[in-house]
Amino acid sequence: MTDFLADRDAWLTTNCSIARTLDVVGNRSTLLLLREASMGTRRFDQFAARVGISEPVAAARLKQLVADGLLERRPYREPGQRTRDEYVLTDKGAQLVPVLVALRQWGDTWAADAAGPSVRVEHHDCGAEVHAVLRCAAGHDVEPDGIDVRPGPGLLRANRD
Amino acid sequence: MTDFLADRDAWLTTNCSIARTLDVVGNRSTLLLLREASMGTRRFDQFAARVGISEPVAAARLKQLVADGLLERRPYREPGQRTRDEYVLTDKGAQLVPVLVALRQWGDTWAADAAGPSVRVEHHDCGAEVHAVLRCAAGHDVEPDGIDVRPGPGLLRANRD
DNA sequence: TAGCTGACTTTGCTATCCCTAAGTCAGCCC
DNA sequence: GGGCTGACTTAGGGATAGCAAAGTCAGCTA
Repeated sequence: MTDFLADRDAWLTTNCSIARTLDVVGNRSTLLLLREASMGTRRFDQFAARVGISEPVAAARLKQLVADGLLERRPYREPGQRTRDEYVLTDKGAQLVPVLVALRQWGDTWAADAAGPSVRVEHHDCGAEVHAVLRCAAGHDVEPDGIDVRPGPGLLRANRD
Repeated sequence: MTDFLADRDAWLTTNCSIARTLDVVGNRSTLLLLREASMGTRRFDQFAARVGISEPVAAARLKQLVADGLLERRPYREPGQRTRDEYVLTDKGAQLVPVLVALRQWGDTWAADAAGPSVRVEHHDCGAEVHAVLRCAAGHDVEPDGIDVRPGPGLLRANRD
């Protein structure tokens, strides 16, 4: 099993965590809605306007995000307005923030305007810029090419005759 | 400008780094192809088989990934075979690895089989498990709810009359 | 030089995503 | 209790992403 990468064809793709995550957030509008939610957007029309999608799409995606447990509907009341629901990130949804930060970081480096990126992400406590980095459980910083992929407990193998 | 999040509607979405990254890798098959590339897959038919996509789709996406500079075609020759091209991650492509790790991590937590995730990502140097974490330039660990979003140098504002 | 093989391309179809435009509906204000 | 407003839904249609099946093509091997 040492050189198990060569054996890669024997794996089944049915238990790939990346693919399963993409089943939930694998389209553009869903990730952009989560971007908005992580930046404090809460109301339906603001989601649609800020993401730049139509209302039918916003309604469908928000409904799915609530069904998947990434957003939560919570009643609220503005003064002089009637009761409404707002959409707030759950803990499950907030755990996707590293994905958003990593995506933003790549775009800042490779796709920003000459003037630079449009937003800057800061640490709330100290104001320093925030990055997504790879780190191992022993505390070392890890470079993108410094990772090895090994079989995990849920690895399924195809039957080979 | 202190409470600029309330002013969010004045932003234009045209210079959002997340959206621009999604313009490049915003569909399922592209990210799964990058997953494969980061795990060492190099040949056309292996990409198609391991990602579970048809050959026409694999051809189109790989071509686009090369055009976008995330993959590079490199001639190689196996003994007794003719010369072919293989697809290898460029530095630009490798910088998306944190995105893949963050996606995998979320799937491991929220969408894995009861038996656990199918693969484990280890630090090449020490074997400890690798995670995507948020860290600020001052060296602090940052929680998903510990970030503030501020205007950056490339922020475009809509004209307001 | 004939055949094999890996790497695609072509064709034709389906499904999903997203759009605009026009409804619907609930409940606070007056 | 009639109107307004925010939050959707419905209807109809275009673009993109995906599939399977079959065809092309280059260049080693024999």
